[in-house]
Amino acid sequence: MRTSVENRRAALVEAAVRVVSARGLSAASTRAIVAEAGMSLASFHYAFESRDELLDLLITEVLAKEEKAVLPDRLEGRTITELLHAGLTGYLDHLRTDPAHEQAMLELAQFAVRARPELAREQYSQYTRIATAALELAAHHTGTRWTVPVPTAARLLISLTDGITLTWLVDRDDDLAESVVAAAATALAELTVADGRPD
Amino acid sequence: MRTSVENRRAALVEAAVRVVSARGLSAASTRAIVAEAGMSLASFHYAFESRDELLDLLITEVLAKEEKAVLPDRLEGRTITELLHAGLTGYLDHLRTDPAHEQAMLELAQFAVRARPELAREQYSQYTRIATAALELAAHHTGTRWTVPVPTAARLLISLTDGITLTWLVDRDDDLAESVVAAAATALAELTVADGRPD
DNA sequence: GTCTATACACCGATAGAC
DNA sequence: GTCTATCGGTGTATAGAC
Repeated sequence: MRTSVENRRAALVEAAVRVVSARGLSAASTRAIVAEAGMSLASFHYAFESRDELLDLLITEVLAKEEKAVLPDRLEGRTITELLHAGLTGYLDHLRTDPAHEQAMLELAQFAVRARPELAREQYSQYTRIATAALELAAHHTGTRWTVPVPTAARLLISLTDGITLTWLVDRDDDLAESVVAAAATALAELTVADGRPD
Repeated sequence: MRTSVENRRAALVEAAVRVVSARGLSAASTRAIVAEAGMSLASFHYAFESRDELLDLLITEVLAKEEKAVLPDRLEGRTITELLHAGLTGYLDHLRTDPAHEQAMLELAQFAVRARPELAREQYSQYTRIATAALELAAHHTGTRWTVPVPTAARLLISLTDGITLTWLVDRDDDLAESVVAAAATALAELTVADGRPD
């Protein structure tokens, strides 16, 4: 059973995400957040001990929903290059659909590095675990194997998506981003070989 | 001839970089900056119209000094893979030598995306031009050519360095970062072929 | 030109009425 | 529980003495 306080906390977290997405973390004051949520200022401090407590929840709960390793659902009948390309294209589409949200995630991640380094570390190690599993699955389904440790390839993939996100947010150049995604898929695929063969 | 005002502006910019590096952009208030520079608050507004004007200068002047495409000086007797690996390793060494500075640059870039998008765009297009020239030079010196448009490869390289920076700042895992750099160099090199040959 | 003192807005947080 | 009113602190910016 959800208590009223928990509903309020959830509403405030959602409002905070909207404010950060629209105007940035520096504009996400408690006043701006309660205005977005349609509450009074005192209600904020009834639901949360402090603004820091809400930011903690933003980092752990909202960043955790981020899917850094996007691989397509249907894996059949594709090469590893096609699979990586489809996955990265899916992420790019997601970014283009809701750029403000991805910008907010990047901003929260950067804030976390400074303010809550242990939360940031835990979050990225979670990303790496998910990406590792996805890349292993992708290799398995395409009869290939990775010639570098899979966590390394996963970390490379995550670095790539972070970097592609930032650069696209800077210039919003769709054509260039698609070209980069295609090149990245090709380059990453070269880190695999047909299973059973030597490197 | 440097006027006293220009000296003051330069001193304030340098102080601002130190504050952002040490405590983040959100802590870089005018008061914190003048304290770091050893001036009074009024001197700030004698040199700058407003805090925004200093931030503009931070973005254009300080971000412009960033070298995103680091390639080693001596190019002889290396393969393209070795060249890329040496370049990326050089960047990683630079990051590890002064992580606070790179974190400040990333923070400023992200701020610029929101507050001064046209400055951010100009800055990244400059990065791309430099990286493009470097990658063309690298291919030329190793008797190879790029199988993707060079600006695409350059953008991929910039995305990679941005992503590698963020992920290393998160967990400071040197071994993993070196492993990623090696894998990235290998993967990128696969986007080249010996000159004169078909793809 | 450079300082101290201060104006005024907004911040996070809380007291106390209802 | 939820509100209005307000506290103490800090932010940017400026006035005015020197």
